[in-house]
Amino acid sequence: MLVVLARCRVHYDGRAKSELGSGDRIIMVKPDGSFLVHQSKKREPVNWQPPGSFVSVEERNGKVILRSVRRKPKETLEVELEEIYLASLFRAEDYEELDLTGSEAEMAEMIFKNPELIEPGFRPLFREKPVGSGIVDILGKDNRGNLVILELKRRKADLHAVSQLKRYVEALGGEHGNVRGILVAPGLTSGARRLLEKEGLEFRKVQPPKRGEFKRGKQKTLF
Amino acid sequence: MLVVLARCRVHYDGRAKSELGSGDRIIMVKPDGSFLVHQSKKREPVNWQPPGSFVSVEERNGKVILRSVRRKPKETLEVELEEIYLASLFRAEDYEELDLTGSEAEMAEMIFKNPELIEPGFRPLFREKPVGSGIVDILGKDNRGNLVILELKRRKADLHAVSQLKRYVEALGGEHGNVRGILVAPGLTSGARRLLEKEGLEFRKVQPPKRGEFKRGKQKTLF
DNA sequence: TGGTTGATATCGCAA
DNA sequence: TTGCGATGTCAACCA
Repeated sequence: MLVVLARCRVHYDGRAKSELGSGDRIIMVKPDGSFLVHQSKKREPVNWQPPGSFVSVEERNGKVILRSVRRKPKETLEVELEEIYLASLFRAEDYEELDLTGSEAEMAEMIFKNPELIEPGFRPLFREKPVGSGIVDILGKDNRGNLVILELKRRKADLHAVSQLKRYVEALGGEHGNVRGILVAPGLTSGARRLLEKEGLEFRKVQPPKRGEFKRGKQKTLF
Repeated sequence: MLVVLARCRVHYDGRAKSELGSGDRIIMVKPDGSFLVHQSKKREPVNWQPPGSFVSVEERNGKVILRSVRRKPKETLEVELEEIYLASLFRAEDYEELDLTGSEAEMAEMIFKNPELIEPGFRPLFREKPVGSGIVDILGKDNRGNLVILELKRRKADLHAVSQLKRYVEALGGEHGNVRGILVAPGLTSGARRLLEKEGLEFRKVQPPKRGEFKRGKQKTLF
């Protein structure tokens, strides 16, 4: 990994196009081709290149230029180094991967193990089930035999989430009889609630579970 | 800005929760509170804290710990430094902002200046117009007086984009007469095309314009 | 490779 | 602060 602290200018052209005038930034080049230029604010790099890009060093008019090119889509990033304060090559040894909990995938596992979190008699049948237009999170049946579509969100659900659920319900509703759609999330935005009710869809309040923690309140521990 | 190259462990708890075992990483702490931990792969940090977080340094069991706390949502990130290879404090002077072109906003400007890019007689009336559920990109009328909703995408439009457009059309369709929905984008995914046709919505192929470049083909320069 | 969707998404804007 | 939508979103997963 290469880390450079420098005053520089940055030029990008590809899916979009950008220019960044002279200033002090941190430049990071990773062995997988990832290329990051960070200003002193925000979590996001001001310019970047994703993994798989190819980096090279040139000299133009006495200035060192870091150039990164990506094929498909064709994108070019050029960093014109004006003054280098520090450059460090770092042979990073790292065999560990992030272990994360509290994802939507874990919400789905929890519901398959405890279907009564949705309602008594709910039976989950499919996970990530492709339907006419899109992929349903969980497809199951209720105790009356109606098809039930669950759309899970690990955080407060918004209008997009309701549209998504509605799209799945309409994709299945044409072929089958009555199809229920249930949005499963820790909460709803005001607009999502309005649209959900207008469309005759339902909501179940469920928090994404975190491994190694106890749950409180209505949502009991799994087992 | 602080840059540290170190072998470390990382612990995060907040909206989700994660653990990362010992390995070499690059740690970056920005003056606005942004906190990044990068492994040697991918564009994304493996762990992070967004701007507005508060960083502190502690010592625990003879180990230095970088700790960043965020209020609302309550989130904590701890980096346990096991071996520090390099630590650098960088007083970055930077008064420049990114100048980017080729955005959806510029697509909208282009359409307001050249409405015939959509069709002869199209008249754009509102930009970012709130409707019952959501905000329409461009609301206008065609030469027969029908309401027309444009949903713009700077890249290939997907199912999500069609759902969004459909949501707006249905929000206005209830109150007004015939309402047309047009997806304006450089392309469509296969599924998006299927759904668009099924729903009786329309498509216009338009590329987002880049300032300082000439256009080719059907889409003429604006000048 | 294209399609689809999740994400500790982040970020900007408006009410 | 909440809601809403764009992003050069990125990244994972599947057909």
